[in-house]
Amino acid sequence: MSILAELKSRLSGPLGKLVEDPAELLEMVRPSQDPKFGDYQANFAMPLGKQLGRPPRDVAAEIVAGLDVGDLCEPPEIAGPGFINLRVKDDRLVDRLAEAAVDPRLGVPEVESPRRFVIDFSAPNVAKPMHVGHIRSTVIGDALCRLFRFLGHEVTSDNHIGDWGTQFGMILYGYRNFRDPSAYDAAPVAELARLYRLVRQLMDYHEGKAQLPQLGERLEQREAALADQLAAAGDTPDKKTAKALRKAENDLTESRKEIEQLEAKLAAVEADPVLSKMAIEHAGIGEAVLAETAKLHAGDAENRRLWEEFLPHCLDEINRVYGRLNVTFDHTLGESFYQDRLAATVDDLIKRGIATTSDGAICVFLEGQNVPMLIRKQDGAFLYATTDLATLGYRMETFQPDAILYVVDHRQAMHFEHLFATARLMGMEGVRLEHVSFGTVLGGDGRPFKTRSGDTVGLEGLLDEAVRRAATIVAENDDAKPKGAELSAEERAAIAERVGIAALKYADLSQNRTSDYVFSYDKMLAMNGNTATYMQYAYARVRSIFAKGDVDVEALRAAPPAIDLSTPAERALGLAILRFGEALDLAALDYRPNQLTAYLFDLAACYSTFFEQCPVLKAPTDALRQSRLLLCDLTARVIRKGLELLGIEVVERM
RNA sequence: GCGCCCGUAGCUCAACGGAUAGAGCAACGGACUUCUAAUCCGUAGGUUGCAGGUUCGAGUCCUGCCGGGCGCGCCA
Repeated sequence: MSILAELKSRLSGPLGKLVEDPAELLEMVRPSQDPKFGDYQANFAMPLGKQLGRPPRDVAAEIVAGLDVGDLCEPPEIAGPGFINLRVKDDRLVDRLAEAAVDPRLGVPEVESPRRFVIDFSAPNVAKPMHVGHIRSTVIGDALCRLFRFLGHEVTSDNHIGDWGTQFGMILYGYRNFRDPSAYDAAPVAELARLYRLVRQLMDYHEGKAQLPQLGERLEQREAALADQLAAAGDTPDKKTAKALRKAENDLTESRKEIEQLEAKLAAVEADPVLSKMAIEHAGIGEAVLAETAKLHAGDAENRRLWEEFLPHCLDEINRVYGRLNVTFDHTLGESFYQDRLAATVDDLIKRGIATTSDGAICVFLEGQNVPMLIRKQDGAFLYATTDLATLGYRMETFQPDAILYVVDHRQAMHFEHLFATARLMGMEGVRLEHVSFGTVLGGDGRPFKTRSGDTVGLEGLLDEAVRRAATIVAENDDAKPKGAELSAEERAAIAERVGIAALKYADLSQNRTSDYVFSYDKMLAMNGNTATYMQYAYARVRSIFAKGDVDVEALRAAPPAIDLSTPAERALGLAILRFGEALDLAALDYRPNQLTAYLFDLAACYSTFFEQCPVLKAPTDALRQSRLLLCDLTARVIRKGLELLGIEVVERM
């Protein structure tokens, strides 16, 4: 039991004499914001006083009088309007640290009633390279899997990949028309990626060409609209008019930018003799790609064979990236897996009167929703809502989960509202369905992050850049060591890979997941402040102490020495170590890894202060040296475990 | 037009209805013959978009307004 849980349990006695159900009030026991208010504070006397019609301080006094915490805390203090401030006795901190030292779980208990989770995350389209938009789902989803598993829950992770869509029509078309056989034999993944990009480029060219007149027209309309509005507004427009004017101006700028980018793209193709020849020869590429896709879906033997040939290569490609990110899945059941369940899913919904026909499409109309959820198009094709429903059904049958978490972009919020509402209509009551949404990665202009030419940013390039920057810093730091450089070129490279990828992941995880964030290399790859590097550095410094002092860590852990918390830095560090479990609970509560990063940053900061103020190897007495060594080791273990739960690795030296 | 999300220090962001709203970066001033200075200690920086309301207590909940983002039937 954590200290917090124990305090709640002790407080529930006296609280139970005043109210029937103290559970809600006990939620108001929490860590103090300021050390001068003790380690923990109980805030329930104020609402309780109101409820009982008594002065809150009297209520607090009555609770404190009936409270048996003499063995655990210093005498509780009542402050302000009725806060009860609790300071844990150093003796008890010492006991608990000794317990944590011999516990592989570092004193964090497993949950009493484990739940079964399915976590759906990452879900790239596998026929094309992963891009910046996949980072958040992948990194947050993986962290949640690790966190819930560690807490004792049963977790099934499932990567719902896009392996059945138009992208495969594109590769099929590319393979048929542009394949370089020797390149394909030598490196199929790279060749397929090239084919995808080529077909994409040609399709974009023709689509753009067709779109240009419309865009031009819209630009003219917008110019005219703005001119009209300006004329009508006069010299002193009211607020509403001014707002409309701003919007018109923005629309116009957007139109201009759009056309400019498109023209540049078209010009790039036309300037390239090979590409422009291809573009002319494959004028009908858009329809042809759709036809290839349709043939695949209709069961065409040759397209099916090629799809089966391509898919493993596509999986190799994404798995290579997952390998670098240190992310794994229990299942990778993509769209294709559910194809033969779609028709039955729709039929079932019709039969049960949940879905109806409207304008030739099959729809589920939902209470309080302006638009229905479409599950079959007029032309008979299924939609992603259909696949998601079929997937949900399969997961319920196969995994019987208590909860399914969808770690998906917030822009799909309405889709999930529809999906979950339909699931309830279908009678799926026992499962908790959660859209764990996250904000968009934006560029410096506040728009979704794109390269200067308007393309999405590749994920691998991002990883490479992170590692490149880390390598520079690793080298600089090693060169600057007091006794000269210590690391070989190979060690430096391995450290840079871990440090760089850690920085990238941590930048994402430390952000409140619900807000958009502005991407910047400098920020994402920063190596100081609240970053993975700071934690990795703290860890490496601990390890360095053990190496320098030639300390037998196993022996230290097996027979933990008495810990001395007499200086503020030592006490603060000890308390921080014991709060690991609280941080994990808080992170799990709202699926927010940033609660864990915030904790780890606080822990590492406590350690850095301790490191400055408390000599370990040269401690004044051997007893103190042993005590401090154990604090160091516990810190390192919590940092390593905490980072591990975020999917981030430590390094022994850096 | 309708719906959802957001607005906190110069910048990027934290803050599970609780006390004097916290960090990092940037700025300024200190600390390396001493276990890794990727560090530490300190200074400065705020009408939490605005106006009401609920509450013993509001950045947090409610209403309105201002500003921004996203979404809105046959893409995923």
